[in-house]
Amino acid sequence: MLTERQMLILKAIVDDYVTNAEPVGSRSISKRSNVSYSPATIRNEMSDLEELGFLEKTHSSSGRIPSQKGYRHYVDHLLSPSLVTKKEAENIQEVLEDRFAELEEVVKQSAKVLSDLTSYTSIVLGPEVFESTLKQIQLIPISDNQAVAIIVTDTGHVENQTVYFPHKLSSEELEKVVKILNDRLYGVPLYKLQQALRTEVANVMKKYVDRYDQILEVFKEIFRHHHNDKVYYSGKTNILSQPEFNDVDRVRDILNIFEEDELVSKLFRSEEKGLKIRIGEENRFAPFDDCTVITATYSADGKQLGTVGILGPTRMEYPRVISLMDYLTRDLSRLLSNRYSK
Amino acid sequence: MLTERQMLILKAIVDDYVTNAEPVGSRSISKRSNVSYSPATIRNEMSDLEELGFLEKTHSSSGRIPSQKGYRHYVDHLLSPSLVTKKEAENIQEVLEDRFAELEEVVKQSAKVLSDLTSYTSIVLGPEVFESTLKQIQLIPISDNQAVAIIVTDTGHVENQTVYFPHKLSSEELEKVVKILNDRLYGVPLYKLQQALRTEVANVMKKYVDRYDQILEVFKEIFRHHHNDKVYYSGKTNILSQPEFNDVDRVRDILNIFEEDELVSKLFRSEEKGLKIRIGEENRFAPFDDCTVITATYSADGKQLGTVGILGPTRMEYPRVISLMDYLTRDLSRLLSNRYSK
DNA sequence: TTTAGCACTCAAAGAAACCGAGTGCTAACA
DNA sequence: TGTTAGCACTCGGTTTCTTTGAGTGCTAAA
Repeated sequence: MLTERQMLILKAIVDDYVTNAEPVGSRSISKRSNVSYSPATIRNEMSDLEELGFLEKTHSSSGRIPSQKGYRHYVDHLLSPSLVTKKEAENIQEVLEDRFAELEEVVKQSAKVLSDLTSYTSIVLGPEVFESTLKQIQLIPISDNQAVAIIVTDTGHVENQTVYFPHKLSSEELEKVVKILNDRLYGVPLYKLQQALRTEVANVMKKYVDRYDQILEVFKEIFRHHHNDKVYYSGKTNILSQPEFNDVDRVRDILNIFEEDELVSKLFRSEEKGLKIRIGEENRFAPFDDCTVITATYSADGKQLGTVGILGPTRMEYPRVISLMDYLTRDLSRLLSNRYSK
Repeated sequence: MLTERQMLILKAIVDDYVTNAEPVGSRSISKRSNVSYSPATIRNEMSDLEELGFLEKTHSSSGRIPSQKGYRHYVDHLLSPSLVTKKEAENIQEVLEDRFAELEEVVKQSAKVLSDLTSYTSIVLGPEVFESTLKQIQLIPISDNQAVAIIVTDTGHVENQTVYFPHKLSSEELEKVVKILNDRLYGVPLYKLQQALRTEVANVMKKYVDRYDQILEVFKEIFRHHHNDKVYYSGKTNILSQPEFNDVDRVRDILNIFEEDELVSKLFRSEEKGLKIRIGEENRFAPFDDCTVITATYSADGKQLGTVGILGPTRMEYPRVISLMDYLTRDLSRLLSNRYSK
């Protein structure tokens, strides 16, 4: 629906605004090597583009800036895919190839490398605990009625929690309990543990363990707390360097969000596979009205594990960020797949 | 060395400046009910106090603000201890009395309640792993040459790490190794583990385990990573609400510090027992030149565990913060002592 | 259809004027 | 001798006005 020339101009304006952060005038577009029209012509087109909703003015005689719709069109139809530079690729490889780093560390470092390369804020949602299954459960007594429960998943993820038993348990009893749990719950997805406790464990335990109901209650409690996935941030303050965010009041709202992991997890967790871009109000979250969120998922053996996210101003270097995230998640997935299948 | 009247005036100026964040003039001091001198007299005293280095001017005809030395004198000699209000006490109790929360959670919540009550940034350094001893070590195989190592301390703290063995290990071998480790290393302080590996374990393992040297090497690696104590923050962005920090550039340096846990740990970890106040340049850390750091230690059964810290502007509500921190650390210590001795 | 020309707009930066909170000093007072 | 009233002075902050220049929209010519 836009003419060739309009698209050319829209693209030029977005590109210019992204790098200079200042309203773009007709003259500066006209001077570009790939544009051969006079400022007056450009002005006419700009006027049309504004009428169509792709551009905005900051005041009546100012240059134009892209509107949300303008960015959207740019992202969907205009952006020239950029290649990851050799240096960037090396940076990423360095992090991923550290054979000794554990999964968690790799994920953490991925966040760091992303925020360093883009100078936006990166958020990485750790491997989704939700889908992984129980490998082993351990109970380590700390005192008479206190123990540390340790849950290990098939992905090597460990969770631990201190528990209190309502009555003293001998170590034999404890062993018996743990044995039953491991026998019956091995391979059960974490989110089904509570249920399996009732269907698989209750009857067996009834036979062999005193006051089994109280103990079951304790484990039910333990299995409740496992949906809080880990969130890793990097470059939280990068947004402060963006000229459109050098007002403390506007920034505070955004920075505060990072203090609530559950909220962030909700905002950035991507259900669908692949890369997703939400511009401005598309986030449906007022503090992000001037921000763009790009998320991409990573997986292992086709099983979706987590999400990598970038938060920056709507005036974002889209091509670069997109190619970086694509590269990173692709490689991260490959790495994780290799590790697991071994 | 200061006269009664000078102290009265210095105290009044600090109190005023702390609440209003604006240079204090002679008239406003003179109007205070506990001051019965005319502005002119106050001016003379202020002039003297400035000469002595306790006050400063922002420009030649401005009111006075306390200098770093002024705050120091105030803190050391002038501040009227404030009582923790009923409401504040309740807030703290609520957090501490949650019997079901594990140690880590209590510490985390303590940070939150402190930052909420003070509206400064609170930093709590978790129980020092350093001093605690090994309770149990577990190895849970994930794949042929991969396992999760889990270390539980006497304080119920759990650390875990993924490890890679250079060769395949049968589960019998693994069990043997773990048994030896637990037999020989029980009760050894974490920081001595590496050493004990050589003195206590090496010889025994030599006898019973194939290629024991390679395996020892793996554990040596595991025991290396245990000095990174946990850091809990709350109210990271509170500093943004302070009028003296509404310049983005100044704030960025400070917020960036919070992204490096080791640095923060170094800055806030208090070696000495009790409450400690560092004002402005006393922090010996340029980004904190306009900040005050107050730290207090908490302990269990006399054994020092960690540090609670507050970061705010030098213009801080000293009496309130001090009494709150005193109250919190005292209660936290009592709670932890009770839990452990059970 | 494109472009040159020109009047017009408006934010941003600077300059001038003013305001007022606050000081320092002097002289009078208790 | 210590305290205070009075007054000239200082200087940051605010307001108002001016200037500047990048940019537009419109018109008319190429």
